[in-house]
Amino acid sequence: MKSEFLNILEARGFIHQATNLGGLDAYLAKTPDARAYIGFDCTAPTLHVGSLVQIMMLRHFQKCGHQPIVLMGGGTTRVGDPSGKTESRKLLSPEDIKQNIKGIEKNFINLLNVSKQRQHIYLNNDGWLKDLNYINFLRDVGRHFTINKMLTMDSVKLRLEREQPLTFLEFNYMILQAYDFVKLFEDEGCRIQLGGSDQWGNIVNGIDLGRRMLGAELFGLTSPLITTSDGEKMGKTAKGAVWLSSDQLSDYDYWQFWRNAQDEDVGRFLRLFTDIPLDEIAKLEALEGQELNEAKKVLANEATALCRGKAAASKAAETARKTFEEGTSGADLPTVMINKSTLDAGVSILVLFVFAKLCTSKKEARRLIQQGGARLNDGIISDENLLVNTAMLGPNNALKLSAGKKRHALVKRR
RNA sequence: GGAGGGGUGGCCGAGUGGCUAAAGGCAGCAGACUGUAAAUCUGCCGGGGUAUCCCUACGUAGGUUCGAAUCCUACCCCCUCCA
Repeated sequence: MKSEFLNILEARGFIHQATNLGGLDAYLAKTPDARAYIGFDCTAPTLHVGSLVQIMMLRHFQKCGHQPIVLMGGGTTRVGDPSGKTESRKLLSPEDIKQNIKGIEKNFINLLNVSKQRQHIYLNNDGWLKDLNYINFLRDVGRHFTINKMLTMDSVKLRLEREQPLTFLEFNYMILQAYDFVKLFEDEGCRIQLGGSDQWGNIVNGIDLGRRMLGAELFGLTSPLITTSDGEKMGKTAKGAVWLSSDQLSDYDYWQFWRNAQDEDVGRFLRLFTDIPLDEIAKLEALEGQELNEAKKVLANEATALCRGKAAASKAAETARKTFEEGTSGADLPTVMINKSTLDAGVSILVLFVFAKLCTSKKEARRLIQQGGARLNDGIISDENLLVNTAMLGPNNALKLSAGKKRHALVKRR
């Protein structure tokens, strides 16, 4: 292949399916300012690592000199993507969607260069969807879709097979998404849509529509669904999704997510989620046994730096080093503040564990202590009736609470 | 419209009057072993409490009973078959 972008994607394992890969290659090779977009659902105030694969594609695209477009599905989110869902989703209010878009835009600050031409990077399909004239739309766009074909789409078929209701509202989703592609081609000259493998059908619809309406040649390319080596969908941990935003998940926890990758995933993740050159990755993933931990640290550092910034990454790394290797406590550990007077009076250790969010109930804290997994300033707690007071403050005037080997928190006085 | 089956803890799924905070599995948490991995083994796994004590819980609302997830009545929802 001639295109730098496609070569990178290929080598790093981003390509799942593509329409007319040869044509795309030729187009990219001769079009330095080519544009590509990915649509994002606005159902949550931040994206999670499940979307990171796609975002990394945009990142590579931009680094190759092309121009990425982040399409906020402000309009389509009002309809709701039926893909894969057994049930319809609750409808979000326009205000919620607006808030979500604000949050999601922030996800890209470190991952893409958003400083220049910001207005061209972020687009929102609500802009053109909200004022569509129904009759005109049906005549211009609707006539290119046959119900026969729409019924064969996975997103529709699955619902019908399970005899789950599919509303007419949702049924229209694919048409709107197809229209987005055509609209972006017309307005922005964007011929390429990227996305996750679950978006294949929607992407192909857009390409077909472009050809039928305008005789345009559009391209689509999807990334594989990333699962962890034990078959889990990527990005779900015990505590919930791994959010890209530091408002939802601390830098330290984000770093820990990558640090705790399974052995089998390290090489693949390094290729997908960092910019490290491939020959270096080859060396890292060749490490064996305990040494592989070094590769995991590199993964955590790089992945965190990309999403949260270099400073956040090194701070998290330093805290992890202190906590796990030195056995002290790092400043970046999750921290909760307690009133000075409250602490002076003495607080039940059980309450403190709940307060620090290491346990969800006092009962759970009690259990933790009974099983020997609870520590205060690195000393095992054996008395579940322990009253903690100011005299027990450890280094840095903080109480270090630990639940097991991996979960730590600091309690400080306010 | 007719006939039948079902709604149980985060999920799956037993349980048909007291021994049921409810078998078993999955997920989760802790311990052991390790490498902040995986696998394995052990313990825990609704909440409050020092307590063999209390509260909440088996679709919803009532009722029968000393006692109900289990029986009765009504209602809501889901599924299968027939027309």
